[in-house]
Amino acid sequence: MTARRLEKVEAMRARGEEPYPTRFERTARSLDVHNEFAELEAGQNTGKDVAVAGRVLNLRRLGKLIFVVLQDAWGTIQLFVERNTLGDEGFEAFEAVDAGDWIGCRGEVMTTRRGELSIRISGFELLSKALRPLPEKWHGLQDKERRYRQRYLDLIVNEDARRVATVRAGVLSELRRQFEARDFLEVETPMLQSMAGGALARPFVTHHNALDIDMYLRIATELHLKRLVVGGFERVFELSRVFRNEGIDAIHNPEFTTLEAYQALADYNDIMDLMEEIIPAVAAAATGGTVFEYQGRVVDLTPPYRRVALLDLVSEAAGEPVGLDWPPDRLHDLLGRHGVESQPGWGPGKMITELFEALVESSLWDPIFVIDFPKETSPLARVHRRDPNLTERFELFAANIELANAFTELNDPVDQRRRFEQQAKAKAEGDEDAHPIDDDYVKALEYGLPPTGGLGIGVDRLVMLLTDQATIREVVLFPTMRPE
RNA sequence: GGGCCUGUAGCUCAGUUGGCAGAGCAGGGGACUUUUAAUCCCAAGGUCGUGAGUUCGAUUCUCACCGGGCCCA
Repeated sequence: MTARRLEKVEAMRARGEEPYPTRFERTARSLDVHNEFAELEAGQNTGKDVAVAGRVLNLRRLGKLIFVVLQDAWGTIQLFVERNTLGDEGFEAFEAVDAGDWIGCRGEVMTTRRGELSIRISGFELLSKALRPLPEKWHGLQDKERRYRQRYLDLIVNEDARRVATVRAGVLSELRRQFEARDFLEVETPMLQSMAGGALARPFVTHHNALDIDMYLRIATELHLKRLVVGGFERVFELSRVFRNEGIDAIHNPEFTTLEAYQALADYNDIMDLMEEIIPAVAAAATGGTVFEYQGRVVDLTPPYRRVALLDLVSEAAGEPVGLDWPPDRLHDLLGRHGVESQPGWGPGKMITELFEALVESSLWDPIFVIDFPKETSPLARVHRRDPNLTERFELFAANIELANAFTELNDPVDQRRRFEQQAKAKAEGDEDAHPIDDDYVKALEYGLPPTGGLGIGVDRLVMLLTDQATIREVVLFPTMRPE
């Protein structure tokens, strides 16, 4: 099939025609035509000429008449290709057009007998010859592997793929609008770092030749953003990609998008209030409202959201009041009873966090702020103002999805250094996810980080929720794949 | 990392209890000036993911490998 189309290209060149010209003067997009002539009845001629352009999706040839579905970025419009209008020469040239080709056409806006808005073309030119055939017109492209590897094909033939990518763009745009409206400054911090901090995760390692040092792709934007708050930018955010060298599954891609924001003089309660404003606004921009379906179940993101302590949720699920002051053996037994295998080196905080993930997370459908996480697993969060074993941290869940993680930031440099040292100890004992000691970050805190509330949103997961997709691969245009 | 499923025509999918490989769409030829997945007629289209094993014979059974999907850790 490719060979046959290559022959058409060569035949055109032999006639002195260019199968890949440089530009086309379009006067109307498909959407414009539909908007302007929405009310037109069947069998009308408007006398109005337009020039449209796009990809030929489908041709229905009826002898001296051809109906063509032309797709541009804003929709589709039907071409009415008539021998009488186009002339014998033009019509015969049109018969070389294949599904998949890009063409530009001029003609009169009209409606067919059945009322389909169309362009009766009086002239056309090939804009780009497609050498490969399109996937099946009715079922589209189903094979998931090819949909991900060749997303361009998915986008051509699967409307839902276009919808998800478009909604994603709307989510990014609305997030920016929301933070900018509150005087947050969008900044860019290093992706390539000599130390990967700000989260508990394994980084990708690379090498800088000129400096002859190993470098890491960032696993979070947190530490640099807080350095900027030290620098006096009281409200900053970064909406960008981070990288974690971990497995790939329905909710994990090695590169993913986060929005981190930091607000001076605020604590985690203020950040919860902020989330209750921003999440509904973004949902409304994406779905038209705050109530919608996710995987067959209704989600209602209308604020306010419940705010419940993690220990209370775990206690409720365990059927008894669980505390961080329990002896390790007792916690270990509790985990065992609930089928969680605890590992040596896990302290009470880690065990209770694991229990939360095993028993509670999957039941969190309505939006909820889970608050007050153990200090042990939150090395960058400020200790709770009323309980030295907890931190002022929350995670926002909805529809079983963790959407955000936030805390009152730890701004005491002495405490921060102590926490880093505890992490270093864990790392020495084999915890590969433990946080490295970042001396420069502690130094920055020593110059004074004001009281600050910080926030991280998992943008891919938010898009999954708002586009009703079950896997992250559906909301990332080019998900990470093993090379073919 | 473990379990299950999967890879057949350009695409979407059947199928072979182990014996010449099937359809629809796309593509080719023909008819058709009002289609909407157009319709009708004709012809063509295959290294059945790769490699080994069992067998008279493997696309089918077994194993390994290469991809992919789902679930679990």
